[in-house]
Amino acid sequence: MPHPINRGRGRPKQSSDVPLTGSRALDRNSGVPLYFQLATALREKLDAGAWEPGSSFPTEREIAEEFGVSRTVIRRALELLVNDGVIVLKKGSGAFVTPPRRQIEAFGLIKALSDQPDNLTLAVRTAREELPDAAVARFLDMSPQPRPVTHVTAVIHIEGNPTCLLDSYSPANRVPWLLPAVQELQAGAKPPKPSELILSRAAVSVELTFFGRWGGPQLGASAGDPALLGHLVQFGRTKASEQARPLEFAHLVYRADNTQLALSGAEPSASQVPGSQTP
Amino acid sequence: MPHPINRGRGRPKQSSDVPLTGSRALDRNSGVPLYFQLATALREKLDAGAWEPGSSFPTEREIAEEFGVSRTVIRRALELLVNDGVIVLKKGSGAFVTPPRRQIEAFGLIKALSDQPDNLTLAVRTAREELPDAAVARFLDMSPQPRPVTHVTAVIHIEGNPTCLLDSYSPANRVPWLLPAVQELQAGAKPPKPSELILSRAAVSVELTFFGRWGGPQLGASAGDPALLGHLVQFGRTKASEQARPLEFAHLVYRADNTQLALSGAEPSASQVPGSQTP
DNA sequence: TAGTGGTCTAGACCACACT
DNA sequence: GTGTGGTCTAGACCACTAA
Repeated sequence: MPHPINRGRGRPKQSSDVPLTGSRALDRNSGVPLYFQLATALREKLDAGAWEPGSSFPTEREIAEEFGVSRTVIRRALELLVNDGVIVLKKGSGAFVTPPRRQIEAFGLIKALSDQPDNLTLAVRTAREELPDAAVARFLDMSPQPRPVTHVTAVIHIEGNPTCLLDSYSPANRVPWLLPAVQELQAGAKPPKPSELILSRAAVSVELTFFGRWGGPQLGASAGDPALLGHLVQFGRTKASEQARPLEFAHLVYRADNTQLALSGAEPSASQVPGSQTP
Repeated sequence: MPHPINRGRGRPKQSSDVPLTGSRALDRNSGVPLYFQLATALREKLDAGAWEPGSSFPTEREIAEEFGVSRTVIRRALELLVNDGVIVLKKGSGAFVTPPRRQIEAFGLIKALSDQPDNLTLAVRTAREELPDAAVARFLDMSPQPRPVTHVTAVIHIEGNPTCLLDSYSPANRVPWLLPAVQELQAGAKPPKPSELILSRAAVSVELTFFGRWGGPQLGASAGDPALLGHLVQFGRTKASEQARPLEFAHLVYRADNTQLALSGAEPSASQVPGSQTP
């Protein structure tokens, strides 16, 4: 099989489960850090189905006893498993095996308002017109002289779960319907879908960050937790102008532990990309 | 002023200090973890230009002295800065301020061979035909009866830097030129660009993982370091067949600390997005 | 109230990079 | 050598959860 990275998940590995205390001993002289050996060992048992999804995982103190290592080592190992999206830690209760990551498509405010899928809710936090800073203006390909942009911050909920922090900038003259539509949303109404709008490609980039003190709690994470940070430029045109131009620049922040970010304009391909099932 | 933590032991609080750079003191009663306060404080000084790029950053022991915290706290703070891509740690030497993340476009093997940009090198590790497993076959939209795929693993170098681990699967009958071309590469020759090939969109997804013991060193990272894991399906057609079909399914692994992954067909972007820290 | 994960301390030893 | 980051230990107190 391909990379020794990220073995497939949920592989019903064959027999001989060595249930509780029979774990492979860690090798203190191998040069491989104990936390990494431990993460590997736990991952193997987990993939072998040693613990039921949604149910409990061994306690840190239990692992300490079983493997004979300090909690520092254990916490680093668990951190790897958390970042890999296979367990979650709940303060005060314990660790739990997680369902696979949800696959979320990256999109901006305009796309959301244009499609208005049923499972999506926008919790608008701020909406106003302002003058863009240099970077935003450059992304939006705006003329040198300052012209206002519609700046919206919101939390995108999918299936009711807060999923993405959105920070969106759009040239006010190109999408004049945007601010009123968002204000309707804020007021609890459902805005009409914009007519005369043809969206073309969106350019996206992704990188790793960590949540700050504000962002984390918004998505049910903590400050310092890993996050996927996306930048998106949505191109499109109205009937009036024939040229496709940038209509929106958006900042998108997702939890890195439980979301897999999809990035193409189309292509559902009929099947989910299975979480970490890396062929 | 007794601290809530560690009341029993006398911590040598150096009131005469607040050394050198007058850093904001950490607040042990704020409820915000010290490592997070420390990361924020260091990030602020860094953004303010307190340390030159490429040059040295304070030593862990120096930070310990200045802020009066243990190395555990410091290492967690530094880890946040590393994952945010603003510093690198070099074993035995110290910490260094990094240049901005490189923006790398996500692409697969076929695209690489089709474009053959000057700054790109492919170090092929394995190349062979084999039968796909179920997941790969599904992504490639292959017929139920088993037909061979060309399976290539390689390291993509950009500007000479090992940048991406590639694991690529293509239906052999749709891209028959692929295996010979890759074998030419392996032999040190430069294969011709494929003719009769029209690439259309690629579907990509991204998630967070960590490097294994094999993958990390390939890209100059260590086992356990954070990685961006991409799945890509490249669509396209040859002149012969009019329908655009999946030509390749690829696994892409990048270092999460120094790369920003671009995912659309366009958008050079010319500039870094400011303030990668989440609100 | 007992147990959990979250944070923190004050040590220690190592491999590695410098000089 | 000396100093660095990388790892690990054996404690501790906290806030939280659940019985």
